Amino acid sequence: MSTTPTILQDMGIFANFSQEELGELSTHVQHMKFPKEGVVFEEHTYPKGVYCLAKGKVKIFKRGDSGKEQIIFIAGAGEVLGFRTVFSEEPYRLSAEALDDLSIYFIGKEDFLNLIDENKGMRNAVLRELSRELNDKALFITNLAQKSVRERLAYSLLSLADVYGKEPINLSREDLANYVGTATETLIRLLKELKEGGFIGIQTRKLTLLNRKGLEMIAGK
Amino acid sequence: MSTTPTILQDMGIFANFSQEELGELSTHVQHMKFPKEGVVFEEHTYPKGVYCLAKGKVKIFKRGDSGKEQIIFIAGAGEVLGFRTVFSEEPYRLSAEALDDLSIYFIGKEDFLNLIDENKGMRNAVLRELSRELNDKALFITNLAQKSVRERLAYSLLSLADVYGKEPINLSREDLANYVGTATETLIRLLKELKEGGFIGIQTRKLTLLNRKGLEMIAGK
DNA sequence: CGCTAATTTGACCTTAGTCAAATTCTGTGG
DNA sequence: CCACAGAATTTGACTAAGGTCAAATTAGCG
Repeated sequence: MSTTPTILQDMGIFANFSQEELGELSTHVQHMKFPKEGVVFEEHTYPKGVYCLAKGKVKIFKRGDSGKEQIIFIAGAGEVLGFRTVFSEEPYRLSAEALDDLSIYFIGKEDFLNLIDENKGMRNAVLRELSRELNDKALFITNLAQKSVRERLAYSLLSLADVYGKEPINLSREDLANYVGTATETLIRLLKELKEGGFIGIQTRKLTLLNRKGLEMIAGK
Repeated sequence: MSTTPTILQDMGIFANFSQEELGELSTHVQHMKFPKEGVVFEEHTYPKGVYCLAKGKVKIFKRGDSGKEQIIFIAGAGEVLGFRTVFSEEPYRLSAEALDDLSIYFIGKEDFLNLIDENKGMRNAVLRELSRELNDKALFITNLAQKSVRERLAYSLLSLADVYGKEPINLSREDLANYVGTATETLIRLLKELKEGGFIGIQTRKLTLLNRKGLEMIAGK
């Protein structure tokens, strides 16, 4: 008996489904590994299926005109990647790259689409997830347009802390700047301020939140 | 015989469906009118159904901490509003307000969800639409983070021109600023520049594009 | 241990935001 | 049709946030 369905149950959109419901999938699921900096998928290529992230972190980003990456979100274990594009006949508009060594369970496009077709619960989970993300993006846009870099940084640190859980946030300064939407130098100066204010601890690449309430205050409502 | 299904066929997500397929809906569709500045739906309230916009323009926005509106998109005839939230049990996170007098065909939540459940094509149309919008938002975010206000203004004018079609863009300076993501005064100064460069014509509130290629150049790739 | 890449600091400057005042529009009532 | 009040738009002056460029320092890895 395969253990794959159990693993899928830890995934956001597959949660709440029984072994039986997921069972039929297990024969189709393919395990993959990606090294750090490996490319999970790339803008302009066509989706072949969905990627269930069991271990590691992935950055999802879009390159602007100048080539600078804008990070749209950071995915951790439990996230399912690539299903946002699998419904259209269009290429990816975003790229996904490993920040760590990854363990991924891959489900082919056809299998995934069949699952959606046949399973009402799954369908609703996907629809809910897509709407939720659309709302998140509206908030992201509003913050980007209206908050200062300092506020956005505090906000970003708080959401990254959710992804990283107990572990410290571990991103290059450049990636963090590309997530907040600022220049690397500006980001570094503001991190320093937050450290001096006792809001965060810095161990080179590793950032720890020391005062969440304070950061929430800075981030604004 | 009702003409309502025909009207629905002009709607983005209902396009490509036959009279027969849409026919069963017609008895459930309810016509509504909203005056200019009327509130179609408001953040924090619960969705009751979807709004098919037959005539008029609507701004969809989110209010930031300070109360300033960030306009997420401007909808024109053919757009279906509110279906992005109808799948969850959650309240709206965005508000929608009439920029014109509106003519709307309303479909109750239950009827709409049944339609999705029973009609595979409709389901796929909705999934495709949601993914497409998610990609749009990623681009919006990237532009906001990486482009100058001038570039974003050119870009915004080009996309608004799509919504307005043959008619001139007709928005208050404040709404336009809240769409571009800048201060009203900055927007006004840049509009003036574009006018002096021969890129646009200004008749008080009405803006006409005079040089699309030029605007595309300014907007960047 | 040394080399390369990443991070940090410093100096400078541009973009775009703020505040206040002036001007122009718009709709309403006479 | 005109006058007027209030709103929207425009202009000006100033400021500050944050970007850029170059140089110095540090970290990470073979």
